[in-house]
Amino acid sequence: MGRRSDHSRAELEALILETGQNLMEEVGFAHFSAREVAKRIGYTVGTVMRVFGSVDALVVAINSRTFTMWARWLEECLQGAQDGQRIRALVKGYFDFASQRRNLWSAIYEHRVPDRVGIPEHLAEQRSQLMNIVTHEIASVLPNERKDEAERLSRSLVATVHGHCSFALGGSFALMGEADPFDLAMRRVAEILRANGANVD
Amino acid sequence: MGRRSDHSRAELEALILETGQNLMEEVGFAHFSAREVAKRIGYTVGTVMRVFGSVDALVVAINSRTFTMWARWLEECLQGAQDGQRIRALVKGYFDFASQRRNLWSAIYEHRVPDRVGIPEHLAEQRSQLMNIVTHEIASVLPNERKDEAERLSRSLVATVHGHCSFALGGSFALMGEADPFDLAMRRVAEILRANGANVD
DNA sequence: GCGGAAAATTACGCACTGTTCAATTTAAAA
DNA sequence: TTTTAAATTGAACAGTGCGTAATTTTCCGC
Repeated sequence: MGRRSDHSRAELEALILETGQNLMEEVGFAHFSAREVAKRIGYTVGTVMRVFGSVDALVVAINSRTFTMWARWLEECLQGAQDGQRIRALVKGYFDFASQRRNLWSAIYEHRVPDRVGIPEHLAEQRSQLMNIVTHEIASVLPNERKDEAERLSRSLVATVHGHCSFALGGSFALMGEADPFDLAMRRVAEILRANGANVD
Repeated sequence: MGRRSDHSRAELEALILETGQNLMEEVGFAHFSAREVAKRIGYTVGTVMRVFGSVDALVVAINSRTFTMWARWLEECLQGAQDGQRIRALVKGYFDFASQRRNLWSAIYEHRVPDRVGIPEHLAEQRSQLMNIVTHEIASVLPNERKDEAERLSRSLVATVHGHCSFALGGSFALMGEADPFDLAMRRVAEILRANGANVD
């Protein structure tokens, strides 16, 4: 069992977060539990509650961590992408992350944050990393006179890709007989970008 | 308590479905339960289980019913729409339905259908009504030589609107500082349609 | 009126949940 | 070494849920 000297407060926090994220990926949001996290790190439920205050707060923290993970993933996708294919790499990265970390990805959207919990500033910032990466790429393909629209357009593009990804993983597309959701998403992104004056091939 | 002669099998099925849908709207997917449905119709759990087999099957049926409701809603939106504003009415209808029947709408996407349950043919058909309405409208604004693309394009447009709607109701847009999600969705739809040769204003 | 069949109830078994808190253990300060 | 304060435990609380099987009730045809 966990002893006071085994981990500092910060270590414990990190341990719970990492283990919690692993559990989330394994069992999904619906079967996630603080008790199981505690069991896995060799502590008891009380300790988890003391560190994070509530299960909801823990889930918020885990999901924020997932955003960071996702952002890093996208950055790697961008590094391996040749010029003129960077937007494509981003969309592909979005789809691939969601597919390969299915439960982590859905937990972000399945968890309804109670008002009393909220999202602390430092975690909200983690979540914004992803948008920053996208906005940066979008800005770079927009003409100078429209770069100020990059932020709003990026939100919309991410929502577009999200919608396609959501239908793909949720089975809606399959039910409709759609065989290539990624192709669909990519077409839309290209069309939208062109319509907004971007030069994409 | 429910008596054998109070309701025929079909009546009972309809009663459970309607009451279940009301409950779903009230408490949301996470707090939905077959027991509560039974209590509300004056029967007990066993009866609900006998009629639908499992909670998952009941939820599948409720969600299919929601699709039908949604389709009717869109049809009404279309009736009250003037020419040249029909696509807009559709997008608005999508947003409004989701907003006003929030829990019904999310239940569709929150419920992961277990493999052993599946979606029976007659329910899958109910779900396709909505797409048919959209496809019909999209086809009517596409040039003749591209009408065969209407179906696939419609899927993609619905996914696009869904993504925006999902971000709007889930709070993602609010976190990003987005004030007008519908405007965003509408712009994208118009851009995509134009890019595909549709004549829209 | 009676018997059989279907319907509905009842009462379980079982496996969980988050949250709280008194009691205990532990580490560190005095 | 003793005191002190924090960390940790573990049990209690107050629920929740699904699914099922034995039992009772109801209804219909005879």
